[in-house]
Amino acid sequence: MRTRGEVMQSKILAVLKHADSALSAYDILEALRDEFPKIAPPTVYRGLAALTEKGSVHRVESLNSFVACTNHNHDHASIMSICDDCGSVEENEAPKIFDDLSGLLGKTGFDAHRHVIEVHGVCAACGDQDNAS
Amino acid sequence: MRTRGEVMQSKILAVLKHADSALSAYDILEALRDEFPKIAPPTVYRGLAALTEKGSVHRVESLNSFVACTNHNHDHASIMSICDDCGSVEENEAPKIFDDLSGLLGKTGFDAHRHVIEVHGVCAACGDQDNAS
DNA sequence: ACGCTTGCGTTATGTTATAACGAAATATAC
DNA sequence: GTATATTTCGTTATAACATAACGCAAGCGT
Repeated sequence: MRTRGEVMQSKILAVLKHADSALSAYDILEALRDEFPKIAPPTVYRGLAALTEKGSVHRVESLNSFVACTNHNHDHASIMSICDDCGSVEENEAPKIFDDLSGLLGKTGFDAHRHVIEVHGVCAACGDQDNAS
Repeated sequence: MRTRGEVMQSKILAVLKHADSALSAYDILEALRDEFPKIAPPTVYRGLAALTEKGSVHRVESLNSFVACTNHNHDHASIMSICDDCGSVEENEAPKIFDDLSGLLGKTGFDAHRHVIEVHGVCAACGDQDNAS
């Protein structure tokens, strides 16, 4: 039982890859409605869960939405920088910060499993635009 | 018009302070239902918005819920360590990590406004318990 | 006192997410 | 190769989280 859900997963991933911002599960649902008129939320959420597990999609917790992973190495945690102006989400790597964090919390006896680092602000493009005006 | 909403805000804050984990807005709603039988979601959300603005409450993005600030200085961003076992949420300060983050993103032209750092894992108490068993 | 401004409570609804179940597809036993 | 077990999927329904909009009431200025 290998390939049944994978069709839907690749469709979902394709939708996310073509988007230029994070999409909610219901945005994805809408996007797939043309091709799958009877698609329902659990189908999308199941696909997203599988993709997230693999690391090819990340959930953006502070937006309740999802982005395609833009790294070649999917086996990593990321820092998400989220432009509150244009909605773009960039993925940044910074292993050192994750290590610092785990170390810091380790001192208090906390065993870190999953890091959520999301930074809201204004991206370079939007910042330039503001300066120009 | 000074004191009308503040009563509700202090009630909400009291509920959060007595909780030993993060509460959703609807948990708070339930807790206040005894005293205010007709209370509705917007009342709670408005109170939470005001308290969050002041810094006396923090939203935990990855849990869609809220905790009372445990720091004396409310004017700061925090690192939340969230125990997936018992649900406890600890607030940790680490200005250096925020600086590192802002610096790192600044290099890409990103202007950081708000940091969300939430670490899921297992707290000291729950870790000890697991070892003991 | 009268009207102006502000923000609150309420109703209604929008958005995000999942439980539960039956049907279909694949695998396993014999 | 058929019967049975197992997994996964679509579907229905509903739960959980959040806010728009409006009217009323409280405080304020005159």
